[in-house]
Amino acid sequence: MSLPHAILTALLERPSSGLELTRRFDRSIGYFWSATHQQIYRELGKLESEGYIRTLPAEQPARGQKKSYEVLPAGRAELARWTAASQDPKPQRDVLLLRLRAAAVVGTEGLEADLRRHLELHRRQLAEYEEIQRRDFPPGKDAREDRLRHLVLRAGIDLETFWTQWLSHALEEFGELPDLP
Amino acid sequence: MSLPHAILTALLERPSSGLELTRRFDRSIGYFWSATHQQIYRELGKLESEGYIRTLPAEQPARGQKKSYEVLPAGRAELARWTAASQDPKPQRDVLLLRLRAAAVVGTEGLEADLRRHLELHRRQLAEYEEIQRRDFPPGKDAREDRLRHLVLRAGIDLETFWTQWLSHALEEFGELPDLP
DNA sequence: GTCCACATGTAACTGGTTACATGATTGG
DNA sequence: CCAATCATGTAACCAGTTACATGTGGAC
Repeated sequence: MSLPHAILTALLERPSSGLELTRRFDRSIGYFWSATHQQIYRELGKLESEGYIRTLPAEQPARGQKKSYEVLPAGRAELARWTAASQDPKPQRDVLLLRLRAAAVVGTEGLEADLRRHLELHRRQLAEYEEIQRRDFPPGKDAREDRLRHLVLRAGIDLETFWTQWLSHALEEFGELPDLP
Repeated sequence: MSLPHAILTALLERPSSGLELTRRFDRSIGYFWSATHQQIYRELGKLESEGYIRTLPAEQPARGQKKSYEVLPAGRAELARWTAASQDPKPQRDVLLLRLRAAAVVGTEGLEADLRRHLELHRRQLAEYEEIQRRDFPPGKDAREDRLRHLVLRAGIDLETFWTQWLSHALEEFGELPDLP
């Protein structure tokens, strides 16, 4: 039950149409909560019928016509409630780790190339985050309310740092590891 | 499409019944791929009908009777294929980071307590992983084929380390942060 | 007037979750 | 023999994914 709240957050930051939201979910918000345009349109419909958001005045008809939404007080209240509510972390699921465990049983044949590819992807993501940090959070600054956003960004940076290091380490092992079974 | 492969891996490590698998998915494998018993039974049925696994001889009828499975050659081949196949990392989804971003808009009221709780959970998980490391991978050892398993465990340890550090850091910020909006 | 990009949407499917049902075995 | 536990399963639901459909407006 997080997509509606991701959308409410995005709309509070700035009222948008479905497609604008989709684009923002491909960048900033999407870095830790991704969504496709189909999900977003579906959810916008639900949020509207529940009275959490409404289309901005200057209402247009349907298809092909841009339609922007803003958050209503009930929507903001719901988001605040959700943010504060206790939630258990949901169980991990990581395909790469699973594949490594499988490789311990059926052999590492062919796995190395994909590890290299993942390493490259994580390096690129890390560079992107660091670029954002340079741009939006220069050393001295960090006004009170930017702190939380910087904190989130740092989580992204640290996670990507972890993956690049771990993958490098894994590839070293592979170098010495004569292909078993 | 990872659950069937998680099950094949588990069954190759040791032939098991559905409930035994469920228990193993609550521990070792479940540390990076969780599954409930309903998922597992459903998937065992599919895997059997596809010819990847079979019930061990000494076949019993259905309900209430234990039924153990082993992997057939076709199953092993499929697992090897899947392990080597290139797969894109799937887009991140992290509720806690999302909540922090929401808090930047609607205020941090009530969030701190849950961050503390998460910190405690991650500390506990980290301790558990470190215990496993002490037990199963004492410094000198690490036979050739244990290396991959140790690598996976270290990913778990490093990830939990990241979370405990990041959460500690976040809580420090909260200390200084007079509740905004 | 036709093509392309923009914009909104529908439908079918897959995988995971929650709630519940039912039989077998064992300890008291 | 009864309750608890072990063990296997069904059904309904929900969220996310993939493929496709349809309308609008501007460039050529």
